[in-house]
Amino acid sequence: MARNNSKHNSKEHTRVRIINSAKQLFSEQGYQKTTVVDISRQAGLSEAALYEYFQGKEDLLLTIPDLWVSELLKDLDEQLFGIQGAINKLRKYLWWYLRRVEQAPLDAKIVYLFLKTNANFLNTEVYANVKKFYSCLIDIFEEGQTNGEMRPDLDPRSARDIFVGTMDHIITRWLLKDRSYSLFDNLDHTFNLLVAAFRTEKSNSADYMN
Amino acid sequence: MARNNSKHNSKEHTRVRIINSAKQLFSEQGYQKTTVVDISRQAGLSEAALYEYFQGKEDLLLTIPDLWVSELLKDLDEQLFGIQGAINKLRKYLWWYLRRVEQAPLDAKIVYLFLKTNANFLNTEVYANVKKFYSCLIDIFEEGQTNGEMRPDLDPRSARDIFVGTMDHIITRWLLKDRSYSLFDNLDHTFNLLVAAFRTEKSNSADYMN
DNA sequence: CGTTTTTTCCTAATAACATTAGGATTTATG
DNA sequence: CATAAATCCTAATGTTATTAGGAAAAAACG
Repeated sequence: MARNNSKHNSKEHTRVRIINSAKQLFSEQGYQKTTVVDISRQAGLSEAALYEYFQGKEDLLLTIPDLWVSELLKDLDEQLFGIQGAINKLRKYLWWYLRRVEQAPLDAKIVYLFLKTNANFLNTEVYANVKKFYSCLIDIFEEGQTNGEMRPDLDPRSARDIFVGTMDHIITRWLLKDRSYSLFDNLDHTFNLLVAAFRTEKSNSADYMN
Repeated sequence: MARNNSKHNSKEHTRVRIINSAKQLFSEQGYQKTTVVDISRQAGLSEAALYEYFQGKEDLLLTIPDLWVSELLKDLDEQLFGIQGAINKLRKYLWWYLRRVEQAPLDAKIVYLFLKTNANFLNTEVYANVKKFYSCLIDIFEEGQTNGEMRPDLDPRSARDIFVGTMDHIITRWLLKDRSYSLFDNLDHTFNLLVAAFRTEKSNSADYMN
């Protein structure tokens, strides 16, 4: 067991080193302008050695967001656990996710700016996880309809499009602008607008406490 | 004049041929997997000849959306001319833009999937035009506030984020899914939800005629 | 029309880069 | 210590963007 562990750890350690180098360089210079030599040098290896750990440059690109997104997915349920009401869940979802993006901007940049352009994206494990990630929103909107917080005629898929679209737009701009301001600027107001779209018409905006 | 024209036309014609080849190949195979040989062959030229018309592959990538977006920008004012009311303008904006995307899916694909990843995007003419394109929305929201259609406490920039984000999200998914359904599916409902976020709270949803 | 200049294009380098071959070195195993 | 496995390296190989240098075609001009 001990030998197995140490072996595994050393190999895993190098792998992580390569991933971190790639992550940094990709998000600094972009995917195209980063060379395999750049990555391997920064990881303290020769180019050829890198190919023992990854199939190639593209494999490396796809591995990075894979790790991040699957980790996010694991955390999501925990974060929403115990929160009552659809609107409160929605709020937590938004704040939590933006926080995670803020904490892992390199991963986020790769997902948002480099991944979609990849021809294989739709066949990726990442894509499957992103779908799960978003489908959780559908459940929240359905809950909101059931318990009367949200309009009965609301189409959950439309609502999700609006919510996800807004989120992604805020994040993408922040990344493009080199994170030069806070992701949370004005977020409250934007969230309240969103909620106004989903909420039943009668409830006025004064019931913050609910 | 005549000679000048014919010269210009011939040169311009080849240029257009190259652009169309590149447009098709980029959006079919992606930017990376398309080679300069592919493009020049399809245009009926040698690789080297292509460099008489463009500085290189990247220049070609940036030129395509440049043309499309500046053309859109020219059309925008015409389309909104004479439409009364902010919400009606917003509706026209959405329907018109999605129609243009539907009619020029190759251009749209390049703008939405390949452009943002480019490190130089923010310094591009395209980016400047996209900004104008979106800032028009700010004017519409301010008009809506002034004439009482929209809530007085609405932050136009937040509203724009929601509107643009939703639009971009719908378009991006449609492109990723290879345009296998209609862009206009369910658009009415989604638009009505958006408007509910912006509209003054008292007006109920029955005033479609307004 | 014939000559000169300019435009347009091509074949054949060059250079950068991803990937692979084949073997050396180090580390684990008995 | 000897052997097997792993990790790594130097040196190819192949692909692709870009450039050099000049040919062919078109235009300009006497």
